[in-house]
Amino acid sequence: MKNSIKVERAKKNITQADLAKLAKVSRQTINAMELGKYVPSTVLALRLAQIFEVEISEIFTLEDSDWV
Amino acid sequence: MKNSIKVERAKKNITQADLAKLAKVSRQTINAMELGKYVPSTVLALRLAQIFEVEISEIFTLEDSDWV
DNA sequence: TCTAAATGTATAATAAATATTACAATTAGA
DNA sequence: TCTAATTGTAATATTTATTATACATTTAGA
Repeated sequence: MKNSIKVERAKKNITQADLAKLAKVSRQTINAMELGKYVPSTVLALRLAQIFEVEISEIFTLEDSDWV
Repeated sequence: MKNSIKVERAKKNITQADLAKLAKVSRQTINAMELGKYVPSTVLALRLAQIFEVEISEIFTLEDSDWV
């Protein structure tokens, strides 16, 4: 799964730490997500979509490998 | 977090077992999700949205308690 | 009503998400 | 260039998602 958190963050011009606070998770969680190190829960994905005011599908997109 | 998986499933007229197979998870995962027993990963949410051909936000919605 | 299918439930095991702390590397601005 | 802010990384611990197996309950159809 890909995500465009870094881009959305750039649009809003906020740091990982800022976003972590807004989303109520640790900064490492944001960092690891941006680096594709793990897949967030749907609750966190919904929170991010709400923060960035976009649809989840604009931030997170499935790849073929996600169906294996 | 609420979800309308049961409703979407009813629209498509498929069983939990059918959906489990389509989404490539166990039936228990589908059942537990429908009963609100846990929150799926974003990959699973995206798969379900793709299966039901709707936006994730049509299936999963945040509640106030998800921000605590 | 009988039966099969569908759904709910329980337990235990494993994998994965998330927090915490801490430090290294990079970047931007004075 | 120095310094502070930002980002990347690592290890460990804890919580939570997911599987597997198995059985009980409910529902729908013959």
